[in-house]
Amino acid sequence: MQTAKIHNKGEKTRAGIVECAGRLFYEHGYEGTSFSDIVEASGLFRGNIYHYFKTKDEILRAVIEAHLEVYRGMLAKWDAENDDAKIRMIAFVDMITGRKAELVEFGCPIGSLNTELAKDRRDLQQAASALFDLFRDWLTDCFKQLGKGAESESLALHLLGRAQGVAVISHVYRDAKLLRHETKTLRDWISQL
Amino acid sequence: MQTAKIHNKGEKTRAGIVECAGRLFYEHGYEGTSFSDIVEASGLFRGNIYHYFKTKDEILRAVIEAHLEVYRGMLAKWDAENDDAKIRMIAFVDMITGRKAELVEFGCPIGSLNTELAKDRRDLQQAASALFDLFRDWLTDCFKQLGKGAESESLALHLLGRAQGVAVISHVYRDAKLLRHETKTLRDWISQL
DNA sequence: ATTATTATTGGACGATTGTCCAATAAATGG
DNA sequence: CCATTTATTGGACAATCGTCCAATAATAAT
Repeated sequence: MQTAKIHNKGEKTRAGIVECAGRLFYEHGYEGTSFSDIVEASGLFRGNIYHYFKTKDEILRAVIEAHLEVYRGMLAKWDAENDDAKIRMIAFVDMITGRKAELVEFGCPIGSLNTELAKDRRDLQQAASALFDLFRDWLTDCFKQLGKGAESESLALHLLGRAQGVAVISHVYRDAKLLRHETKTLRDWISQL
Repeated sequence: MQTAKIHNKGEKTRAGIVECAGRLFYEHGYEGTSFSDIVEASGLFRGNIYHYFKTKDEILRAVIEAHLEVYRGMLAKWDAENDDAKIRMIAFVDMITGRKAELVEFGCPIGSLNTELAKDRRDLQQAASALFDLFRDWLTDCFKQLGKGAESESLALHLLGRAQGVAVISHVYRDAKLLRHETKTLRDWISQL
């Protein structure tokens, strides 16, 4: 076989850059990550990276796209596994608990990115807010399925905000126990809807 | 009279730097504000600022101290005006609503600062977390006064987290209406404690 | 009035930032 | 096998970053 994907190697290099940059952006922030940092971490040369991305901003946009893809897959899996909206929303909360180590150390990847970009890079923040939109719309569907009608989006944003609050406080105090306690509160709130 | 405060003029210059830097840090973030930005905004010369602060970090520490002072005064005023803990906590939420324009545009001054510093400047974040501590301890006292005993600190952190969530979501979507709706939810929660 | 301390002026410093580009190597298409 | 596109190498670039410092002015102490 081996019709061979065109530019196969190039796409692998590109994906490697995105993965590498994504991790650095998450752990040190976007501005906190220099181009040289990406060069070092990826093991590539400056010029090689610039062959795939003309600017650092473009790398971030690719990172956001990649994250969108990951989260879309995650939501699709939850949708496939359960048709009870409550259980799906609990899965959302369980994701938070499951990633508590990273959340406590680096904060919410979506929230902290948006918060950083909202200050001085609104053009990029607009792209990053698509990550919030994804969850907002998915949660809105869940609430609609629970018969919440017109309130659904409002409730979705409430839950999203609660999740952000949990992430911020747990991160600031680097307290996994606090995160556990607050997610439990969140699960209770969902159960008694 | 005129025993004259020593170094009076110097202290005014110093206070001007702190105020100026504080506003810039809030609006553009700490790393997003360069030393030259502070120079321009304050109308002073580089060397003059360095006469008062040896590093940019020191300016931030002074800004944090100044904010602590402001918030301490605010809490003391609330304590003096009301001895009902619920009403005092409502005053806390009303502060959020009262500053909704800035919150929507620039986010929570305490939360966004801590979130930024937590990524790569943990030494500074430790100083900034004192701002959270101030409200946490004050809210804890409120809950204790409501007879919540050992749960009080946990509840204080819950409320603090809720407030952070409101700020993050409203900021990301730059939506004052959302902030209004969510603070109403917060007031309701306090009322029915 | 003279000294000592504090404040201001204004420029310079090396290090790091994101970006760019010509030269070379590798892979693909005819 | 040759031609052409794609990928990699490796360094250079101006601009900006935080920091530093000698010279001068102003104020306070004796």
